[in-house]
Amino acid sequence: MPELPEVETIRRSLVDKVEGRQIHGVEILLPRLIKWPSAHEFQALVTGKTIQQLDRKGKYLILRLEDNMTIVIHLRMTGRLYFVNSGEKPDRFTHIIFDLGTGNKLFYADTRTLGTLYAMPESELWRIAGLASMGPEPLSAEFSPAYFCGLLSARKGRIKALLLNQKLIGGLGNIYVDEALAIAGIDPDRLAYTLNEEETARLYQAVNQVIDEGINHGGTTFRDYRDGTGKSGSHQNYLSVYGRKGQPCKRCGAPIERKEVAGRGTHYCPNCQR
DNA sequence: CCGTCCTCCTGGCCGC
DNA sequence: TGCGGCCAGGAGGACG
Repeated sequence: MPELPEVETIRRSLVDKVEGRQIHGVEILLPRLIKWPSAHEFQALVTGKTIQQLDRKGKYLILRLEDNMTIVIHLRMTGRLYFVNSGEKPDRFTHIIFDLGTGNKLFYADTRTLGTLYAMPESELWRIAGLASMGPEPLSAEFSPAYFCGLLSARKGRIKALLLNQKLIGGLGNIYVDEALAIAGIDPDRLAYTLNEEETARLYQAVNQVIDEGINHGGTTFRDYRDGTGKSGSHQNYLSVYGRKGQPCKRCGAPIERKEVAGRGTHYCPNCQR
């Protein structure tokens, strides 16, 4: 599941390969993945344009083309964007193919087909609500201790739901939320406003730490995730709780448990997280 | 306004 | 060995 560290790793692995390249054509094998405008209009808007910059905001990839055109991609659960050399054949999960010329292509593949793609002028990016209303990202100046503290005191919901809410904090998903709560020693079921000053400071630090480490390890490869060159990440080797149900807590040895919090499968140490 | 639940989608895994 | 059923979860919409 690509979260901020995975999407950032994909961006870094592709930036030198796509910036300055022209989109010679687009093959759309599964039109319903194009959320705006129609698949036909998408092709017309981007064909012939040069990719000037590859950006990321939260879990969104943003390809900035000439003439202020943009392609926005959200990988959701199983989306993959990768660069291929001439001769590489698309498999049955490859749904969109960008032809970059001289045999190079950019494949968008997606087993569960939940990913979304958009093309529009930069001035119309407000149409993508999830992008326009996204909260500040961990590690950014905007994501300050004061901002985080203000979020927690104002909310009645569970801390896990708050951390997953992209309008409040951009880029966290289920894996990094469980990890941050484990590092901070906080039960995911806690109501946000009940965290005291010291717990809030620990959680703030932990959120930034897991995102920083996730990026440094090239993301977490559980099943589908690969970077833009097909390489796996390594952060799965450093996880405290996610996917470790029944295995001993690395801090206290108690078995990691799994429960449902805020409608999500949630991994935690019942001994260390209170 | 806010929080909770449902929906989309398919491969992989579990149990009989 | 085959197959039904359930699970994975990001985000948007319905609903209270």
